[in-house]
Amino acid sequence: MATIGDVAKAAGVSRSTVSYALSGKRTISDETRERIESAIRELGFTPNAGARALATSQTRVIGLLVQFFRDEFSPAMMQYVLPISDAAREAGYDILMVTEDDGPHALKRITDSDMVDGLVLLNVAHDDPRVGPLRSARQPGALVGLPRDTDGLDVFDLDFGEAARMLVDHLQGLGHREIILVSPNEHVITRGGAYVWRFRDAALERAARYGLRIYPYYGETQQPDVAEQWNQVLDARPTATAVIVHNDAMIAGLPPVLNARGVEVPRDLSVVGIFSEDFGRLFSLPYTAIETSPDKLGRAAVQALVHRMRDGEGAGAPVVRFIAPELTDRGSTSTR
Amino acid sequence: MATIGDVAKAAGVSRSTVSYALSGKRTISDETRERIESAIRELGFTPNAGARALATSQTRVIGLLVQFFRDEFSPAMMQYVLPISDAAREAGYDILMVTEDDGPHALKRITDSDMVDGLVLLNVAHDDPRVGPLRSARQPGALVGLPRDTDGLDVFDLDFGEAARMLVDHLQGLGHREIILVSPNEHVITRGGAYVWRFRDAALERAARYGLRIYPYYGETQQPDVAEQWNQVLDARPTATAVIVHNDAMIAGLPPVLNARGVEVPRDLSVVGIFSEDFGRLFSLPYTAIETSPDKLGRAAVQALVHRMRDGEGAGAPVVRFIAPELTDRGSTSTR
DNA sequence: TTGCAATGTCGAACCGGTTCGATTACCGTG
DNA sequence: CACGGTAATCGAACCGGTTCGACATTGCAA
Repeated sequence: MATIGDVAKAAGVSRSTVSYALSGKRTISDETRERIESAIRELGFTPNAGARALATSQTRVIGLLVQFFRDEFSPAMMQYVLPISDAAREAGYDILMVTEDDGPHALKRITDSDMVDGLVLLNVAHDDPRVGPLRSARQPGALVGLPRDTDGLDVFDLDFGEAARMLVDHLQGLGHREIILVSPNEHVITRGGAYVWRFRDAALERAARYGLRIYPYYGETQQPDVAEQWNQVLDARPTATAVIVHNDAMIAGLPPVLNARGVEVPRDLSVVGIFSEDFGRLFSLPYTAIETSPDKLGRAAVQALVHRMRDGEGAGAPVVRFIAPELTDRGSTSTR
Repeated sequence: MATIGDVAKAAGVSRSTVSYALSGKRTISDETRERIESAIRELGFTPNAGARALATSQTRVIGLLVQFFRDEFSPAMMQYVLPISDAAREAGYDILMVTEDDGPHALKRITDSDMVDGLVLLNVAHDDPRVGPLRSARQPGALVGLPRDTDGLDVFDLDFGEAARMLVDHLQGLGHREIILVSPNEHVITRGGAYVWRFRDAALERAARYGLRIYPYYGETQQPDVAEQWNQVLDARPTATAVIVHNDAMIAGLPPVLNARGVEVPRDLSVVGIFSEDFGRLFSLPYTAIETSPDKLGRAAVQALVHRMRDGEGAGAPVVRFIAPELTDRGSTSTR
C-alpha cells in the first residue's frame, strides 16, 4: 500500500505538505495541490487508520456495547443497532460492536487500549455493572436505558412512567374499571431492567388514584407458554374489560388466542400496548399503542455522544432525556 | 494513560525489555519480569491499539459487512451477527460492524485504511458488488451466501438444493402427489438472492422426476398480506395435500390461517419448512423442517477467516463449503 | 529602499508501540 | 586461562501519519 511518503515523492514535495493538502490546515498553492491530488489518485493512497489514530489520538470509531439477557427477544436489539450504526456513519464514525458477556471487562478493554473515541451502551439496567467502568474511562459515553445513578452521564430513555399514565388515562376516560396489566418476564426485572417497574408502578399508582381495579402479571416470553398464559389470565379475570400489554411476545401472541376464544376487539375487550412501530407492522398488530421509538433513542444517543466527543469538556452539562411517549390510536379500544 | 515508556521508567528498564516481557519473544529474568509486571499493575498500563497496529500491521479486528434488503426480516440477521461476534472474540478479534448501504464503498474504505485484518460478508448475493472489491483487498474474507463466481474465496452456505430434495423426497415417500411451494418474496430474487432459486429449482426438478404436481409461489413478507395470500393459495389449490414453505414471514403467519380455516395438521395438510431452530422456537412452529443453522454458518466463516489471517498464503486452497441440511421431524406430515 | 506581513513549503519531532543487532556478564569447557 | 556459547538487556530504527517552528519568496505600504 502506498504511504504518504510515496505520494510526497511522486508529487515532488515533502510529507508534511501532502498532509496539509489533505487536511487543509495550511494554505497550499493550487498547482502543488493538483500535483498531490493526481499522485494520490494514481497511487490509490488512503491514510493508514492506525498511524492516524496514533498521531491524532482519535480513532473515529464508536464502541457499541450490546447486552443480551435470557428471555429477551434478542433480534429486537437490531432495531436499536441499525439506527445507531447509520447515525454514526453519517457523523463520520464506524462502529465497533461488542457483544461479550462480560460487559465491564469488554468496556475496559476497548477504552484502555484506545480503540474507540466514545461509547454507546444499550439496554442499560438499573444497577448496570458497565456504568462504573464507563465513568472511569477517558472516553465519553451515552446510555440507552436508565441506570440508578445518572450523575455525569448522557442518558436516553422512553418516559415509561408517562407512557403508563397515558394508557391508564385513556382507558379510564372510556369508562373501564377493571384492567389486566401484563409486564415483561420476571427475569427481566430481577436482572434490573428498570423500565419494567417504572411502567408497572406508574400504571398501578394511576389506577389506584382513579379507584380502578388492576390485575398485574409478568408475562411469558415464548410460545407455547404465551398462549397458555393468556388463556389462564383471561379465564381468571372474566370481568376485566381491558388489557395493557408491555411485553412483545405476549402481544404478538394475543391475536390467535382472542380469535380462538371468539373475543372481538374492541367490542368484547379493549387492548392497548407499548411496542415499536416496526414490531407492530411486522406482526400486523392492530392495537392502539405507545411507540417505543428505538430509532429515535439510538439516534439521540449518537448525536449527544458525537457532540461530546467533538467538544470535550466544553460540551455542556450531561443530559438525562426522557423522550415523550406518543400514542397511536388504531381503534382497539371502545367505551364501556 | 500510561505508556510503555512510563512502565519502563518505573521498572528501571528499557522500553524494549518491557515489550519483550509482554510478548515473551525473548527471555527475561524472573526478577525483572516481576518488577515490570508490578509496574504495569500500578500504572494500569494497557498497550495502545493504534500504535500496536502501526508497528505490527495487525489490528485484531474483523470487519463485518451486513447488508439489508427491502422485504427481508432485518432482525433475523442478528442470528448470524451474534455467533460471528462470539466466535471472533474467542479467537481474540473484535468486530467492526458496517451497515452502510453502499457496501463496496464501505469495504474499500475499511480495507484501504487498514482498519481490519479480515472481512466477513453476510447475505451475499449472486452478483454481489462487494465481491470485486473484496478480491482486490489486501485482507482475506469469508462469505456467507453463494456468489456466482467463487474463485479464490472462502464461501459458506447451506446446501439449499439438497434441502429442497430432502423435503420433496420426504413428501413423495409419504404418498403426496400435489404440493404447494412458497418461496421468499420476489424482491429477494431480483436483487440476486441465489438461495431462492437454488431451493426452488431443485424442488421443481425433483418433483418433476417423480411426476408430482407442484405449485410454486413467491410469498409476501408482512402481515396482513401473508394471511391474505395463504387464503388465496389454499383456495386456488384445494387438491394439494402438502406445502413446502421457504419464507419466514409466510410460515410464521401460517398457524392462525389454518386454525381459522379449520385445517388440521397433519390430518388435512402436511406442512414442511426451512427455517432456523431459534426462529421456530420463538414462534412455536410445530412444523417438520430443515434447519438453516445461521450459527454454524457464522462460526464456520469466522474459523476459516481466522485461519487465513494467521497463516496467510500458507492457509491452503480456498474452500466452498455447503453445510449439510438437517431435517427435524416435528410430526407435521403424514401418509396420504 | 527598507520593513513587515502573508503565503507556501520543508525538516524535524512526536505519537506509542515492536524488533533487530549489539553489548555485557556469566557459565562451562578444553 | 583463553574461548565460545547463552542469557539478559539496551539502544536505535521503524511503522505512517500530524504538527510545530523555521525559512524563503513575494507583494505592499511607509
